[in-house]
Amino acid sequence: MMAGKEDLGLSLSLSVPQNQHSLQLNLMPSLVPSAASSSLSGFHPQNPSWNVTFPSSDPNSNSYRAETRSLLRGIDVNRLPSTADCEEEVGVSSPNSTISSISGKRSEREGINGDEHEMERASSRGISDDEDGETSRKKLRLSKDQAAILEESFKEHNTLNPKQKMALAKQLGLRPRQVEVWFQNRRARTKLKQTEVDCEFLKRCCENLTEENRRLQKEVQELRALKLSPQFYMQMTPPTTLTMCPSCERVAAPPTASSTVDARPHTHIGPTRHRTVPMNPWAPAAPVTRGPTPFDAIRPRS
DNA sequence: GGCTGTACGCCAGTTACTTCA
DNA sequence: CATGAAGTAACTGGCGTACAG
Repeated sequence: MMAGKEDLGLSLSLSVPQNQHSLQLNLMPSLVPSAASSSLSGFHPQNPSWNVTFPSSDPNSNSYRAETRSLLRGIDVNRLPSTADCEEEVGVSSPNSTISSISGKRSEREGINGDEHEMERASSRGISDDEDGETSRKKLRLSKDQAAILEESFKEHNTLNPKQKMALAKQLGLRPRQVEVWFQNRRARTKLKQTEVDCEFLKRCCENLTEENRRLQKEVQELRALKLSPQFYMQMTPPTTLTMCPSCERVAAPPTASSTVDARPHTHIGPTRHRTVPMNPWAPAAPVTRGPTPFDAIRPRS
């Protein structure tokens, strides 16, 4: 059972556009186990479809969308970025050299592809491959506009089919391989962020469990001390004034009792009305909700 | 229908480069 | 100005899947 949205102190809305799965990660200590498991098991390594709400630039926010739209309006996406544009956007960053990207499996596949070969030649800001020698790997810094468009596209679908990839590459004046790499890196970044969030979440869970364990150990010690003490039985309230419900183990006191035990009318319809609820290890360190024990009435208050 | 080779996409890990404090 | 850290584009190798022969 998921925690309600109003219960979330810090929630991550993880919307997955492709299959419309939605996942929320609650970082509050008061997490129920199912919420924890859903947040952690919902991630599939082969389909890391998380959309993490980042504090700096939330791709899901309206402001971000508006900003991106304005950026989209601001540039002519059908125009190949010129070298001058590159200089303007990225200062003295190096022009895009494609020589070093012709390597490995990818180039084996894409290097011989006709369309993509065209894109290779048409894009890359008119810089020839061998401008910087054969071994250097010059890195292109994508312009803000390009990054914004890629981000917007990623927001819609975090993977691209070949058609989308080609269209986007053409739109941005990049090679399809660059678009593909950008999406791969973007997915990796998203996953990394999510991993960090999950790690933080597990850390909190661990802290809560430690605290709960400490509390229970203390309670056990108190109970043992009381059991060994001969005065324990002397201090016990006579059974005529305190009765315990065998079903829910709650102590019922007469209406006149001024003690802290539950004085409300306590009637059960059937013997199975109450059932034992396991302790929630994901709950906060605060005492779990349960009926008072007989020891609660006699335990010294701290 | 099962097997094999090929193409392709994705991922984790890494490298190389840029930017910034 | 030099430098280290952080960010990120690009590369590499491995794995899974689809498909044709």
